[in-house]
Amino acid sequence: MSMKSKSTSELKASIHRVEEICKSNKLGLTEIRKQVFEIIVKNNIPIKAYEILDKISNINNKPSHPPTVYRAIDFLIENGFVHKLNSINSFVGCFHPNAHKECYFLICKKCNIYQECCDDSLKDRISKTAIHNNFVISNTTLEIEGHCLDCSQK
Amino acid sequence: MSMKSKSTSELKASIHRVEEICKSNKLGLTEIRKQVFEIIVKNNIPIKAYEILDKISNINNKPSHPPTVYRAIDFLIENGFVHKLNSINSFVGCFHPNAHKECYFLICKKCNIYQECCDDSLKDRISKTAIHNNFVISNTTLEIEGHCLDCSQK
DNA sequence: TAATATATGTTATGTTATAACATTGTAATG
DNA sequence: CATTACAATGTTATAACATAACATATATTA
Ligand SMILES: [Zn+2]
Ligand SMILES: [Zn+2]
Ligand SMILES: [Zn+2]
Ligand SMILES: [Zn+2]
Repeated sequence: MSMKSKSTSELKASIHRVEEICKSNKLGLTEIRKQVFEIIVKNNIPIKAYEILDKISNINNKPSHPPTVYRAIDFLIENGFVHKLNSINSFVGCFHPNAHKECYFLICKKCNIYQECCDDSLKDRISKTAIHNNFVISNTTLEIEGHCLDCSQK
Repeated sequence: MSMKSKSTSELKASIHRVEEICKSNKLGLTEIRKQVFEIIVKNNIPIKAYEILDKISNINNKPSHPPTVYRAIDFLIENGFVHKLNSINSFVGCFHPNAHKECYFLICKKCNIYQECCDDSLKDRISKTAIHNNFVISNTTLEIEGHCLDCSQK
């Protein structure tokens, strides 16, 4: 199972990708937004908003406040750079080549490691379900909780 | 789209079903648990914990407290009678014949109406994804947010 | 009855998220 | 350049969601 933490080069690439996308789309990747993104992607497990808040406060040597963090998160989610895992109120970076919003997640309840997936056939089936119900999708949450190989063997 | 509210007979049937399952499995369906279940299923849109709290307080003519409601909800979820919609912090009753835990939801962001689905091929694909990643599933959250037919036409 | 387990009551607090308004920075317009 | 408009951030306060901890009550069962 490829539930390992990201390499330094993968992190660099993902940060660089976001910078490029923002530049070409004229999105304001401000200092705080960048800091929040880096904190999220450098964490190898899903991170909570108030953990980000603590880290931001430390980095800048002054207390930050919740709205600062939540606004940055909103920006990052809107642009597909970050996903929220609703089942655990946590955030993860999107490591797929061109940031998007339709990822699925396996989340280990024991060690919190996670795996981002992007299964087209799954996406197709969900689309069909929606069409069949005359439903227009704006956002899909597919989170699979359970235990990873390591944790289920212990 | 069958996103209509439940008929009185459907409600009665779902309450009766829960009573029978509890009786045959020796689960303590206490007064409060029953009240909470009825409040949830009689609401035709997903309901929030503190809304349940208000209703319980009114029914019993005395203030209830959050733990009372959350404990009842926990019981109902554990036994597959109720689902939590993580994307909107709300609860819905399970209207499937034999209460279970693997339902999917279409949720209209505008009018809050919802549709409970149970697509086996979707379930299969999710299982395959899990197996492929050596992952043991304990719980799946699949919530599709968007707009229902009525709301997308307006 | 006494012991045990299950469920509920109660108080307090922890956690997650947003409203509202002030301030600052930046870019376009006259 | 000054003015205006807009985007982003700072700040205070509070709303919304959820649980810890411990006391009390109720039901089983030894
Ligand atoms: Zn992604
Ligand atoms: Zn694990
Ligand atoms: Zn169900
Ligand atoms: Zn609707």
